[in-house]
This record gives sequence, C-alpha cells and structure tokens, in this order.
Amino acid sequence: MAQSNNVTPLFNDLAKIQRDHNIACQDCSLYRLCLPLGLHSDDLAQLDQIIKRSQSYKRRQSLFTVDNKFTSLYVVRSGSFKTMISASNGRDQVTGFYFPGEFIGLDAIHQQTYQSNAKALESSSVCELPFENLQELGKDMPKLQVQLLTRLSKELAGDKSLMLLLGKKTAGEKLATFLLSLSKRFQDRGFSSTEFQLTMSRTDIANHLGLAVETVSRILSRFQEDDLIVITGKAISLQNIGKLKALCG
Amino acid sequence: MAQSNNVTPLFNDLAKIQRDHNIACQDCSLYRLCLPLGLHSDDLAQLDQIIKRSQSYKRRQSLFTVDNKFTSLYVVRSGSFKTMISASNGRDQVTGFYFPGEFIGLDAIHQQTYQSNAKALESSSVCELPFENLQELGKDMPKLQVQLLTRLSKELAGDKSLMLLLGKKTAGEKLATFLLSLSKRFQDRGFSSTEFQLTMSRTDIANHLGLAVETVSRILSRFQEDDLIVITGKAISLQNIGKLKALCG
DNA sequence: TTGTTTCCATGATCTAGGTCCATAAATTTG
DNA sequence: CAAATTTATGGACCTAGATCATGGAAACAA
Repeated sequence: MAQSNNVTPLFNDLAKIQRDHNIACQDCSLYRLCLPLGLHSDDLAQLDQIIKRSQSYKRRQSLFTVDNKFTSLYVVRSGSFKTMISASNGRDQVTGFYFPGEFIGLDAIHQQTYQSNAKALESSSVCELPFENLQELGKDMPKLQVQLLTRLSKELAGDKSLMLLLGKKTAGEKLATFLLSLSKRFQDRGFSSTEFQLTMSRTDIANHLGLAVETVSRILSRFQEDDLIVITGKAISLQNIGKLKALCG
Repeated sequence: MAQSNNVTPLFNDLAKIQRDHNIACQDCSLYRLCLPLGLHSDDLAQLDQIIKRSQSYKRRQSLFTVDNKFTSLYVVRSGSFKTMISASNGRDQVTGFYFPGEFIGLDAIHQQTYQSNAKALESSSVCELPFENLQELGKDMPKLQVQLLTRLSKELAGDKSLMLLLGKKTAGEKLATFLLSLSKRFQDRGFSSTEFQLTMSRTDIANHLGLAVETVSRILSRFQEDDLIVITGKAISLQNIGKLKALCG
C-alpha cells in the first residue's frame, strides 16, 4: 500500500487520523460521555490544554503495568482495552474492559501506583489526563471534580454488580449479563446495540466472568442454537434481547 | 438495669456516649483514617459543622436501602455494617463489610440513589456527611476533594481484588484472604490483628465470598484442626499468620 | 507457500463445592 | 425461665462447570 502509485487515499487517511486525534473536546463525539460534560466553554478550553491526545497503542501493547508510578488517568478515544490483576501464584483476573469514553486508572489514585495491567485489545488510542494538572484545574472548577467523583462512583457501582455476577450467577446468566452490558455500552456510544465485535478473546471473556474458556464456547453455542444470538468469529448479533434479559437472573 | 438503685454507672455510660459522639474530628481516634486527614484546623472546623454526628443503629437496622434518594455519605464511627445488592430473582450478594473510619455510600454518587442496602451488624454509630454541603465545602478545600477521590479509589481497588478472589480462588484461599483482610483492617484501626470478633454471621461471610455456609463452617474447622486459627463462636484468634498468608494464593 | 502458533469448538471425564438433611448450640422472645 | 427461632456444624450425596483431550480454523511469521 505504501508503494501505491495513487497517493490520495493514504493522504486522506492520514489527514483523517490527524483530525480525529487533535479534535478539541467540544467537537469530540465522545463529549457527552466524557469528563468535560457540563463544563463551560472557557473551562473546557483550559481542560483542552492539559490533555495529551493522539496516543496510539497496538494490539497487546500496554498502557501501563502494575506498580508503575501513577501519573495520569486515561480515557479511551478509540478501540478497546482490558485491565488485569494477578494473584501471587500467576493466576490472573481480567477486571474490566474499556470502550471509548471510559476511564482507565481510577483505582490508582489512592496508592499513586497503577494497580493493574492495562492492554489494548486492538489498535486503539487514548487521551491522557495528567492527574496533577487535573487536580490543579479542579481547584477552580468544581464541576470537574464532580465529574471525576461521578466517574469513580459509576465504576464502583459497576464492580459491585460484577461481584454479584461472579458470586451468584450461573454460567448462562453470566454470559447473558455480559452480552447485555456490552450492548448497553455500545448503544450509549451511538453504535448498534445488537451488532458488534467482541474485540476481546474468548479466554479474556471466560477469565473476566470466572469461567473456563470451554464453558464460554459451549454456552455461546447453546445461545446460538436457541436463536438468542448469531456469532461469526468475533462478530456477534443479538437476536432476542428480551429473552437474554430474562436469562440474566 | 434501668431500675438499678445505684445510678452512677449508668450516668457514667451516658456521659461517655455523649462525649464519644460529640467529639470533634480533630480529637476523634479515627482522625487518621477518616476524611479530615491533612486538613488545616480552620478547614477542619468548617467540616465539623456540616457533619451530623451521633447517629445510632441497632443490629439489623438499615442505614439506607436500594433506590433511596442519595443525600449523604456515611462514615462508620463504631460497630460495623454490611452492604448488599440483589439480583432480580431474590439472590443477593454481600458487597462489603464496613468498620470504623470506612465510608459507606460512595457508589451512590453517580445515580443520586443508593445502590445497595446497608445494615448494621451490631449496635453501631455513624457520622453523616450531607453530600451537597460536602461539595460546597470542597469548592474552597482542594484537599477535601483529594481525600474523597482517594477514598473512592481505594474502595475501587479493593473491589478489584475481590473480583480476583471471587473469580479465581478456592474456598480455602477465599477464607484465608478474608481473615487476613479483616486482620489488616483491625490493625490499621489500632485493634489487635490476631484477636477479633467476626461481627457478621457465617451466612454473611459465605455470601460475600461466593460460598455456601456449610463450606465456610467446614473450612474454618479445617483451619482450626491445622492450628491456623482458634474459633469460639464469633471470636477468632489467628494463630499462624504466616501460613494463612501462604494459603491466600 | 508452509510451518508455527494462537484461538475456538466440542466430546469425555472428574471434582470442588453446592445442596439437602439432621442435630446442636446460641440467641431472642414472651 | 422455657419456648421458639436463628445460627453453626457436619455427614451423605450430587451437579455445574472445570479439566483433559482432540481437531479444525484463523492469524502470523519466515
């Protein structure tokens, strides 16, 4: 492709990438889901200045790893990430998946070191928010602080639900709940709530839900037999959201 | 006891209770663990004014229940609490236990309604922090905001560890991890790290760890046979913290 | 193109821990 | 205080889902 004799498409792609990455918060399609929500335009301009945009990560590349010094919060701009923590004996737990507009690193604030490994699931990009600058800014911008608290609180509530899932639900209920949670998040982001890509591997899903990979495969096959979903590789289509909801327990 | 002809002990008890409950933040034994950490004394005085102290709850009494309007954060002053969330079919999950100096209700900020039921495990008391006042105060008190963020972040990190426990650990590992987590928290509060009361029922423990009550009983008995612990009803004594740590996985 | 590796699906077996039951101890109530 | 209820323990059995094993399909490298 680099030696293509027609240079226009490549040029356009690059231009588009530039544009997407340098876009100001107020023009960003994620505005509604992201930190600046509710800020006045002059506050927004200040926030804009401290954000480091345009950070790209390839599949499997780490955003940070456990015990790295905590410097910044990250907001997913495009693509997706997973976070993992490890038990002393090597077993690990995928603690979350993160999609555009979602924050990564919130659990690092209290210790000033990152508490997990964060890895890109596909080619992805983030906005980096240096925490010190953010705090500095927050002093004169109460709404920013409220937004941060809200973000943390939301993730906390989500994790409590996940505890219910991990502790009390059957394999089928876990998968149904997981698929609907993804559906909801994609819908909130303006994507289809019924057709999307499972950017994480089956192994990641299994791990996250406290199941074996084999179980995930089997249940997904069963869901397919029951006409609840159609799966083709990583692409999934939810055929009967009502029944899936009923299965969540 | 009310008709005791010697009135002095009762009078003293009441005086003590009064004193304990109205004590100012700066004189509180929980100061080090609580919100005011790092505030200057005039800031502290302001915080003192918005705190509603002296709220007592009896065993089983609710601090709040799901979907109640969120108005305040609570800090445990004495005693202990549990929080629970419910699946649609009645199964529920104990999402946390809370001891003196710990915050309850942080996951309610984002929805403005409480996300769980919070119940006293014994006669307990809390300090109530009306959130609006707290936010108002936070505008001129950056350190207060940082403290709040830190609190949230800490609970978030704890919940991620709990996900690892629920998803990946065996029954024995779960119990060992749980006991050591309590031990650590009591130690931080200046209590014994080896001798304490399990104020929650075996059922609550089982539920929290994603186990059956019977399993909890059996494992605790096994730990006792192996001279790791001594249990007498709700009182527990850790005999071999080293071995317990090794069992955590 | 052909290894090489990673990922996914599915069948066959095994087991940790759940469920069910009975009893005993502790706590609450009247 | 006894009666009633709740809470704790332990045995017998069973099942959901883990583990083991195999083969095929993508993804990746050389």
